[in-house]
Amino acid sequence: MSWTDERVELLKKMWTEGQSASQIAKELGGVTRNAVIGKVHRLGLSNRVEGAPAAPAPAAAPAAAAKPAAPEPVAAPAAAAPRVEPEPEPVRPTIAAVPPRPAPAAPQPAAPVASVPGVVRKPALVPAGQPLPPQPSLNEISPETLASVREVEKRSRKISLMELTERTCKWPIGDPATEHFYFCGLPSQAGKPYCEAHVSVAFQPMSARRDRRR
DNA sequence: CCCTGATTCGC
DNA sequence: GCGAATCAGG
Repeated sequence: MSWTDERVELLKKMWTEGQSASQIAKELGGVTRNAVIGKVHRLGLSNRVEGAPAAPAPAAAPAAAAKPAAPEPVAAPAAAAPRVEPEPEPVRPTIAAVPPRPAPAAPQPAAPVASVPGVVRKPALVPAGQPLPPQPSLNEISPETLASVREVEKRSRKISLMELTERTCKWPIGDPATEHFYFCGLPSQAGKPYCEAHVSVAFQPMSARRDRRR
């Protein structure tokens, strides 16, 4: 495969969108992420900062210092603006990044045994009152699967946001507003965002849900 | 171990 | 110009 205009254009587009090199390579096909990164650098667009008028210079500044022979031309560029991070994590177009607030089975350190484990709704005070409207309030999880989930969550890897990958369970555990928040992290089912146990509670046949008046 | 981008250097 | 190998890190 070669870098045709089309491919380069797609590369540029995806790169500026914040897609990772490996994702771009996957999309393009026939190239590795190394190839993508190499190309990105050759194109001189390693800088993903868009909104900022940082360094529009196409090819000049960055490739200047190659030989350490000469003393630094200028001590400091002086233009080193406070590195701004526009978007931490681009959301994958295909799958939902975050599950729709599943049953919070948060083992609060202060509350060893709540009446009913999974259904307990902790007062969770989130800073700004998030409306969280798209909430079909899923309860009525069979005691079996519920028990299974609790068991799994004891053995969860408790990974952080950054540790999430395509093959880790992305089920949130705990309250995001507290220190005791992490993701399940167990190996996810092929193609699914969650591990087996959490898949079972996340994807329910929308039948075993009785409409209770509000 | 999974992943990220950066750099080097033979081709 | 290209990209595998390697580096440095989360």
